Amino acid sequence: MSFLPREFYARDTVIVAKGLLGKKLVRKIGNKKISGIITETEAYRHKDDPASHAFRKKTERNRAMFEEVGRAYIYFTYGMYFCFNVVARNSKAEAGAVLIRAIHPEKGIEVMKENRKKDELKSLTDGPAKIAQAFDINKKQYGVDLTCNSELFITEGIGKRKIISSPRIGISAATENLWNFKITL
DNA sequence: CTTGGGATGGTCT
DNA sequence: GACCATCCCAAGG
Repeated sequence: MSFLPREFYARDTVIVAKGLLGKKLVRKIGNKKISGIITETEAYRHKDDPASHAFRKKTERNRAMFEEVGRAYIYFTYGMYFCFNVVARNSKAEAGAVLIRAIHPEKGIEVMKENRKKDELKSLTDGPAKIAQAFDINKKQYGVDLTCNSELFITEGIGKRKIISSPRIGISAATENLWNFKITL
């Protein structure tokens, strides 16, 4: 298993968002292992992106977006859900992160179903908060390093696919930026 | 299949 | 005090 090096994440957030498609997200909980292939991502940048959490200023909530690349930025939303992002930006930006929106489950599908309290495979990990549920991701993983072997990390996955670009989902600002990216397997 | 509303609370203005 | 980078279920076609 080969980890993605820190430099992978030290590029423009939009490039990294595309680059993460097809990569593998792995979660280890005790002796259980959950993994899947990333199939949909969204880029959120800094001062040039009114839809980004980092657009206004650094706060306690979004501080991970300003800190070391290749780590997890996790936020709580709608009073009940967590969403998982990967911190990524080049040296020109002060903040940036990639939201992981969809994953194709590989290992640990039964554990995911338990975590989600749902049985349907099709809707197991096809949304950001669903991924957090299935992979048991919450505030405890805030800031964890994804470039090395730990409870949560990213490795090489499958080969390149055709990338489809769309407007990002659930935002009202900067909809002209086609920063939602997805692949089909 | 699509649509609409409710759940539920941290964060920022 | 309003706003969410959401999800689920029930009701209607």
